[in-house]
Amino acid sequence: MRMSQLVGRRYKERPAEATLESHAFLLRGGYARQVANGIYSLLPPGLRVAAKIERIIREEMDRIGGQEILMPVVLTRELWEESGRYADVGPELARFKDRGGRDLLLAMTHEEAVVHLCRDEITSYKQLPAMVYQIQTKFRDEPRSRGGLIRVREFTMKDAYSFHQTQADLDAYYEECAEAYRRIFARCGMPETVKIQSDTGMMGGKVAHEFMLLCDAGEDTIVACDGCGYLANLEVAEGRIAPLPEEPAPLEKVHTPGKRTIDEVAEFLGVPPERTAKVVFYDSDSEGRPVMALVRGDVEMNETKLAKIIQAMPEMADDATIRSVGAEPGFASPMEIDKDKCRIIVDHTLAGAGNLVCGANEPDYHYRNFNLERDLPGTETVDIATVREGDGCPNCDGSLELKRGIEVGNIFQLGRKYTESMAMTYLEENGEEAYPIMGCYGIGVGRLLSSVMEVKRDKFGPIWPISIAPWQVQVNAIGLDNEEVRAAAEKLAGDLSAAGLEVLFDDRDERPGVQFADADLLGVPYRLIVSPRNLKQGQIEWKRRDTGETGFIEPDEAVETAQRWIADGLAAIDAVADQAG
RNA sequence: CGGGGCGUGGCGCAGUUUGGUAGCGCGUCUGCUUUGGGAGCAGAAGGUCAGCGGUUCAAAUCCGCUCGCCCCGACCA
Repeated sequence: MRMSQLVGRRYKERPAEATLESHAFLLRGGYARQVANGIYSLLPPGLRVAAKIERIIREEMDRIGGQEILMPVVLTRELWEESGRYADVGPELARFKDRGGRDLLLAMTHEEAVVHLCRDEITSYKQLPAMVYQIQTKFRDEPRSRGGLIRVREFTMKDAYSFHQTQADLDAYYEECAEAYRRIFARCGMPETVKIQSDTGMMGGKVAHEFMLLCDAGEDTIVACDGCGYLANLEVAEGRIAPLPEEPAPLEKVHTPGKRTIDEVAEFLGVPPERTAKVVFYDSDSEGRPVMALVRGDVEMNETKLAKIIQAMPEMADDATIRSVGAEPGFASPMEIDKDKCRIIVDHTLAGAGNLVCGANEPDYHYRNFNLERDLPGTETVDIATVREGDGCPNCDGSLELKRGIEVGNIFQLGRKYTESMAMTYLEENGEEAYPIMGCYGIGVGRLLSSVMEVKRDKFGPIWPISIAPWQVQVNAIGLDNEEVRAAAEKLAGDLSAAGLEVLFDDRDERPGVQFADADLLGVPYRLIVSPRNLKQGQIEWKRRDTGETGFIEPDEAVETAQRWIADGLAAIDAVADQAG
């Protein structure tokens, strides 16, 4: 590629809307342009990187038996009604009508489409297991997109779907897929990506993991054990929160005028927040009952965990709802509550804590010395607590740390949620009809591209791993009005291209500073420089983007040398990918 | 959806308080001089000042409405 013809300008200054470094480089380097909030066009350098990431993904999906297919972006209401998601999913699903008034939608994920396709094609146990995948556009009308390509509304995603006869077979394949993911991220130059336990969200199913790139720009909070390697998303992480046992003292009603919040009450009564019980009302569980949830005062409610228990989205209840079950807002107590009208869910932190302060269901009054076992006997406790930095690891005696991460991929065990609801059956060996068990596996291509940019960079621009660099080698010609330089640079670029290398040739008669700054923004790993100075020595100068090392070679060694660099670079990345697993 | 900020040539910004018919830097084009980390000089092109409506002799500037973008929160397979 000749730089003089490359479409997409580079900016010297940082665009105002960029917050993340990767976002700034995306715009400054001419990789992508925003069309609307969360909707981007890719320019040649951006598309070239994306295409290389996609190629790696294809190779690794094919390696575990995947077959590439392509499903439509536009699907029908009827199809999504089969699974029940047309009603379940909110406004993030873009819906529209065709000219005939038929309800259509833009797919945000393709479980319905893949089951629609495969239920007619896979009808025998002899065809199982099977995995199909696609690399296709998705649209999710996110309430708020941000961060360049990290969180967008329209994006390219690799999504894969597997079908199995047995849970054991899915379990085994799930691990194979996790291993393929580890290889994909390593081959994209990010072997530091980690697999963590995660929530299953709207996908349904029980087992799910996310692949996280740990970095400060990440939107997710990850809980990590310093002792045993336990890793989980904060949404699902479990922790050991130290109990606070105490010999039960008699229940005592105390006057607490106007003291509603945990902090106010704790301060007023002179007790630490961990000696209080926090009550939060939600509206409502899957049967429509209001929910009263309790955690210890120093612990945050985990609404993801709660959602699983009540089988519904927890939404804060209003005061009228709270009063309707006989509780007093700000002074609510689990005692004296009609359990038929209100579901009471108690976190395990309350079980181990004695003599807590809790509401008295009466304005301006609290109780001292609430003890769960004594005052609410027979109450079952569950885990609805949010893990905190320093809490104990659930698996060892280490302690937990909180870190930030970008989710670059995820894997789910879906079970039979979609095959049952959409009536996908096959015949078993014994002639009986059965529903296949599904897994699904996603990777966001643009997000992965941005993530690499976020982590592999210096202050001048991205430092692309050779495996996904937009070009493999760059030729810079300095002083192009010098005929000798022009001829030598043209020959060098031509020879490299003829040898099959991906060459970016800066054939503009620009000053060195301009050329080098642009080269840094494009992040090509290896640079060859032709100039009058070097030519006088009969040499070509080289520079590595990553280490900054420089040196000289003879012109007739250039092609061979560049080939060796690239081969060595790729081999080093592959060696990391081949490790472990 | 709540709170906040901002919309002025491709990019970064000033001008808005106090209304007078649009400016700076970068970039682009032409010429000359330059050539190892974003050159110098001379000339040039490019803007319905987000849009609509209002006030006024006169609106980027004042008033109203709408739209868009960014940030925080809610939300997020």
